[in-house]
Amino acid sequence: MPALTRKGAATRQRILEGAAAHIREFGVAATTLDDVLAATATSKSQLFHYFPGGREELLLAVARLEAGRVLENQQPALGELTSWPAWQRWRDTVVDHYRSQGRRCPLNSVTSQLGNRTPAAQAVVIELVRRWQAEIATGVRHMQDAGEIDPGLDPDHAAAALLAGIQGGVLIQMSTGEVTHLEAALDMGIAHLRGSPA
Amino acid sequence: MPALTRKGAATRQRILEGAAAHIREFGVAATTLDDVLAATATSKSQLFHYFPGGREELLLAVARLEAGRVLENQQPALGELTSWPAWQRWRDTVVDHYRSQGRRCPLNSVTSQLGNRTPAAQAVVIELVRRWQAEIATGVRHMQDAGEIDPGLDPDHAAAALLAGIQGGVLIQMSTGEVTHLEAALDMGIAHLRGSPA
DNA sequence: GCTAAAATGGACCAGCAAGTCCAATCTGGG
DNA sequence: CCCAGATTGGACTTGCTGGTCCATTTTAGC
Repeated sequence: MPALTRKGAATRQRILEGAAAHIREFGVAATTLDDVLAATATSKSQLFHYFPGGREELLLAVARLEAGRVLENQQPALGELTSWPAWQRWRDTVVDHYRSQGRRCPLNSVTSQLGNRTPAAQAVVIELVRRWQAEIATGVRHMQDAGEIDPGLDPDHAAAALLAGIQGGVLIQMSTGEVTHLEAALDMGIAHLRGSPA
Repeated sequence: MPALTRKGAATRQRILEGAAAHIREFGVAATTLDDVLAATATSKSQLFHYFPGGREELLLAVARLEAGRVLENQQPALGELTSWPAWQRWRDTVVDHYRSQGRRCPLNSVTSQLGNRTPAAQAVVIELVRRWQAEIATGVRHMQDAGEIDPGLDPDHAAAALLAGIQGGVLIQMSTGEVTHLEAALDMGIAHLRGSPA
């Protein structure tokens, strides 16, 4: 990829965000390069100029973009899990976010398409899982320090379980349109943490 | 669809199972009708004869087939959650199954492709979730009757949470290849049930 | 303002995969 | 044995989509 001028960077960004938006609305399979071009008022040569790897590279860039947004959308609640009310706020943040997002999970959509084939796409998911889990685990440790959670409980293990519940809740929501499973998973996870005080 | 002779039914079945097998191994996106034909020694006219709706109808049939297998694979453990050791056996069954299956989840693969567009595909998932959750909830009620779980706990709510954890654990496994999240979710879920005896 | 590099437009290409069609061959009931 | 309907083979069509190419215009440093 050649050096970018200001204009070039803007175009690249426009293509990237346009692609992400289209994928959010119609899904990966129903998003062709021509769709993206039409939606962003760009030409094919531009797309391949900024994403020499073509569709695959663009999709990967979208995956990275969306992965970054996942944790952003939970902040600041996720970063300050230092009291039970704070945990509850986080819980509500997550539920509200996915409820408003409807049955679209752009990240899962993208990764499940190219995800488990391309190592690069795998890495995006793995990194997201790692960071997400780490944030939750930090929250658990805070509560342990505050004597609110049994110090014998493994924070990473608990965070892994909670994260799995969230993922599954969102996955089920994608099919059913209901957030009940997501709520149940979060509520049970937090209840379990609360139920084992020192 | 015309009436089926014995031979016709066999051919239809061969196509269906061949398609399912190919999808299991290579994923939906990498499965073309020609692949299925080659793998099953059939011709295009046969495929469209038995699946007039073409690819979409075939995929839906595969989804139904795979959905049916999901619960089968957990039996008999899932049907007899009447003691803590039995719950543990079920937990191990699930983990072993998905571990051996590697990072392939044919059902999620299929449904995430046509799933949230086609109502029919949605229905398959919804029905599976409903039955799966019902089986778990029945297990919870058994334990409540035995005085092993707080009767104040809502069986359906708990089952929903547990199911979400499983789904998420499998989803994460698909990307990472690790079953740790699945194990964590099951362990935490069961621990929570055990932690609230009457 | 000059020039090299970047940015852009859009025609064109190639291949693939879904779906159609018709002719030929079986099957099974009467 | 006959025949209507089921089954089968496989060539052909068609549309789409990712990707290539080159000519033209714009940008930005000197």
